[in-house]
Amino acid sequence: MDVHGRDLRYFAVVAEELSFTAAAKRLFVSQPALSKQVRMLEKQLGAELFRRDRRTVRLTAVGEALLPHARALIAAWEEAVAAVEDAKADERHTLVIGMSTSPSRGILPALRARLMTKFPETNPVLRQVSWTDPTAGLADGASDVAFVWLPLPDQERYRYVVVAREERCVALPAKHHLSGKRDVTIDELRDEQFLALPPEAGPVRDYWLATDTRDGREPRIGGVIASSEETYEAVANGAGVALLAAGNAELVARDGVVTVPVRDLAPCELALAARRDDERPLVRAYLTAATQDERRRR
Amino acid sequence: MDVHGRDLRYFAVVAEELSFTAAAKRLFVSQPALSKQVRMLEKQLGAELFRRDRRTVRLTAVGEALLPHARALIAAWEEAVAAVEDAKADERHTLVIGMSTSPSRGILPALRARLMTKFPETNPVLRQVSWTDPTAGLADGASDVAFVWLPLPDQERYRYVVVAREERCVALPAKHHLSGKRDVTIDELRDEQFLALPPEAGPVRDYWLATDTRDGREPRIGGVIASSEETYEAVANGAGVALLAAGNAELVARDGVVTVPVRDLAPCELALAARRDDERPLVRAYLTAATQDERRRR
DNA sequence: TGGTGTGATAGCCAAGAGTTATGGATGTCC
DNA sequence: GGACATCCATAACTCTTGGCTATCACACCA
Repeated sequence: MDVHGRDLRYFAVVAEELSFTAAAKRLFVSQPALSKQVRMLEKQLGAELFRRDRRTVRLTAVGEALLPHARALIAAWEEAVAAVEDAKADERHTLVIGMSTSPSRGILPALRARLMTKFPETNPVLRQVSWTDPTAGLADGASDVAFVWLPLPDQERYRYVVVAREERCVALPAKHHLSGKRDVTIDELRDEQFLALPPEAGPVRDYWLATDTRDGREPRIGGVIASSEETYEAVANGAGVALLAAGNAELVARDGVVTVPVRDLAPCELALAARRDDERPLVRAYLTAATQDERRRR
Repeated sequence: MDVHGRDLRYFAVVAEELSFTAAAKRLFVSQPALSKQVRMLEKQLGAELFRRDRRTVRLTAVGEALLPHARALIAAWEEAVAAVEDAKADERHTLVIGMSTSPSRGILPALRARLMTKFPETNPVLRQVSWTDPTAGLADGASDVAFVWLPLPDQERYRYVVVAREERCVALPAKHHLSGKRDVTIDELRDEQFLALPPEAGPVRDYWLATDTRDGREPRIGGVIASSEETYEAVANGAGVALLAAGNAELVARDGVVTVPVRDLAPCELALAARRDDERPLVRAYLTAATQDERRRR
């Protein structure tokens, strides 16, 4: 039913040379091997392709019919390989940057510029990843690098550069009794319903619930959020309150929702991460760029 | 460098199903075999074609690039097979009828008619073969059946039907001293130069030199002839005389050449022959037709 | 008539492609 | 939450395939 491309190549060359020995030389195989393969092809097709008179070889009508197709197939396969090579090259020049919410803070253009000076061919692609994946696509290979909130699940599998360190706020309904304050303590929020990341977020979910400050008691969960839009809606509707990074406050602080710093929570860290074993030049360069940019900003 | 068509088929089906187990079922192979083959293909191309997340399979960019080519190749091969099948069918319906000189005698149309009633699809092809091949193309497979003069070299390799039995004549220059006679004896020709078939004609050459009537003495050879035209020219130019079948007399009896029966030579036999091991229906039918036609004519 | 070149054949070996059995991870169902 | 099913990967084995070298039989050529 199928053919090996090789057999077609063999056939085409024998058809060209009209000699098994000459063809075998061109193909860098022994003459018996070539004879055998051609015979196999003939057997498979159920027809003679060549007529071998003692001393001469010529194409049969069936061989004549096959030859153009064989050539076309060989050419088509070469095209296919070329297409694959192109795709591989594209892939090498593409850097997929995952993020759950935009790192903003002017960092993306800065890193892009640094990367492009070093690898002008690069095509950096931004990719928005749902909050359900705290690695923003690193884990399943959907992203090459990603802006993530520490801590990461399986953190030893990644290497990262901290690009921002900011205090955490709480998003509250505007009419909440704490909404007017300059800042609050985590203790004041103890009895609130909290909006949580989905369970698969693992330790990151706990982090944004500040479970480590509650001496073992689980917070009350008012809903699950997987994007800034959902967070805004949930808070505005009174489903609960949510912790978030100061830099992301503006994403949810709109009609009916305000954000207030939580004074006694450790600041949170935004990092640019990559898979630890990913040594591709583009990836290394982007992380380096982040390191350098961070140093500059300080 | 080459691919096995099978691998492309495997790849295409997995790409369609986005599941190795489902694809394996459709392809009637075990799932590990399929996995392995796809991996081989990936290794050969130096790129991942699928991304296997624990539970899901999806195409990579490279796979996406390959897929249309793979499909095209599969289709192209199917077309090639179809072309081969067509050619095979053509071949089955084609009967190549070899002959050195036309058997004439009205036999060709008669046999053709008989053949076509039995196999209406048949395409009988007449093929003129040089006299250098006494089997008129049977030996090297260039003909499927052939009109030949007995005896044949390697006669046991063929089966045949005698279609005509006629006396032998001698072609003489018009001004030859025997040219006026009603008939001659072989003895009267003993001292003539004879025109002979080429050496590779083997026993047939001896036959037309009537060597068996010369008690061991070689005839004098005046030239080699491989067609009726050459015979006419050679006789007309006085290069020698030539024996030929009465039915072929008209082919050479023109300006300056006459033919005279040789009274004491056994009549010669024209036969329709085929390779003994050739059992193809068309070949058998043509021989049968010849048998029947011969019976009718008697 | 011996030398050279062609395709076919034989015998051997490594790689290819298939199998079954099994394992680890992930959903699903009761 | 534990039993079960499902998915892809791996391991170990078998048989086939595709390659090699050596050699043969035959045709051409000097």
